[in-house]
Amino acid sequence: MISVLLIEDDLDLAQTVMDYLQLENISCDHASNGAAGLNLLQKNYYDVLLLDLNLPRIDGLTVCERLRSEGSDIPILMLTARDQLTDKQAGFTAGTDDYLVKPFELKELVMRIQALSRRRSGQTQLLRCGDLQMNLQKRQLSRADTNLHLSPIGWRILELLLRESPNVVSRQRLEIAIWGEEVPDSDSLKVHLHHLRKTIDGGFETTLLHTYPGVGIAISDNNET
Amino acid sequence: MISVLLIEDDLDLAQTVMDYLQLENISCDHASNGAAGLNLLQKNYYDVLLLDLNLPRIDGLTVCERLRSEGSDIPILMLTARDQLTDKQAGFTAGTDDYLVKPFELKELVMRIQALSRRRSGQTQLLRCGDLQMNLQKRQLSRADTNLHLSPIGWRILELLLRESPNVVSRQRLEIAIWGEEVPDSDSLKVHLHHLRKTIDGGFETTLLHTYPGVGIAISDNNET
DNA sequence: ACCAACCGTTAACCTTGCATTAACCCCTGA
DNA sequence: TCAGGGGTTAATGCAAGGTTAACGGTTGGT
Repeated sequence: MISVLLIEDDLDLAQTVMDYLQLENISCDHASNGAAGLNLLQKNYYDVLLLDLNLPRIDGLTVCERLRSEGSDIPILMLTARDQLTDKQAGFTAGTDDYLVKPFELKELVMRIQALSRRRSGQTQLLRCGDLQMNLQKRQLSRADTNLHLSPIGWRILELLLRESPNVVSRQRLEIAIWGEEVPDSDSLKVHLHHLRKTIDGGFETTLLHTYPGVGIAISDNNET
Repeated sequence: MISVLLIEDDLDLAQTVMDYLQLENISCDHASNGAAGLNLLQKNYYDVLLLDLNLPRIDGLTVCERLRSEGSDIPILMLTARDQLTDKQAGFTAGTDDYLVKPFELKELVMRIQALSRRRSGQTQLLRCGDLQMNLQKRQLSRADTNLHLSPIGWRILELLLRESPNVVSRQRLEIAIWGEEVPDSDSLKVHLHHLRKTIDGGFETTLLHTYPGVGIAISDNNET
């Protein structure tokens, strides 16, 4: 699941964007000015920053520059009004990764967000859910600053679940994804799920792995039941 | 079973991809240039199109644009070489849904194909009635910001009612939809309806689930007899 | 070549959630 | 007044899921 932060003072536009992103399974926080945005950026992790150019108080370019000077490498997607096109180059030099001219297609926004979140720090592809973080390149898994170890099959299960997060995945689909046609005689999937649950949820307060009886499994960081 | 069309002039790569997709139970046709590909697209149905960017004769972007101008909404997964990254934006504006940079992991290709084919077919992911909201992917049900829990059968009943909303559904139709031919001896449908009523209407002011004696059940948010 | 660590599969057992019953209730219309 | 459609509730039994331990194969190190 991708999570983004939108810094935008036009509340109508912000609401529209947030609604649409939610439909596309992208979680979106919102700040209506630069100061509040920087605050949220310090507190939480975001895959991409959507940044309006003309903001009250601290404007977009300043936010951008400050982030870069702090060493942040978060991908920034700048949103500009059409008559501010001259500012674009300034935006890029300040460290922006991409831009969109208002009014833009929401579908296009989603694609760029996906592209940027994938491109982050070159090749590093991260799958995340809450404070759980899976690095596909390094093959490292961590939750809240502690490294976790998974067996190969456990890894494949978790990877599929994370890619589908927060959607539910049926046990049958998991079995096919792992073994293909030749599913083991016994129900060894539940043993693997047990191991998985023990390593990623054992010893932590919130549980990420949820089972929906008669339906399947899902990994997500909110809610219950 | 998912079926895709691969348009790719590198025959080695094409063969590799096709072999792998076959293992994953994805049927894959192949065209080695844009013209042949467009031909196949007109004749057959495909869930997803895998499109190489640099093709002889008609290049990938042109294929893309032509399809969109013809009104096709087939999901397109663009395959690009690393040094063509600048073409990406052009690809997006032409209507691409996703892209992969060569060389790519076959496993990832499969994941994206599955994601795209699902996005297309599963359009009705949110069913609503008043402040009641059912998310089919997440298998989550909420009313006015509170999450609700349903048993599998309860879920199926509600899903059918929501799809038919605000129309009335006869009890017989519900029974057939749930059990098929083998309806339980006793009248267990009414127990399930009772549970359903308790969870979605219990504790709320307005009732959504209405029974029409002798006719059937309906779910709707406006009030009538 | 041997041993140790790891991992996947079994299988047995336990726990829990769920569907089905069945019994009893109320209301309405014949 | 009775019959039937529908509502309410609690008990039962089963199946899905959870837990654990043991076995066998493989790997990698000595």
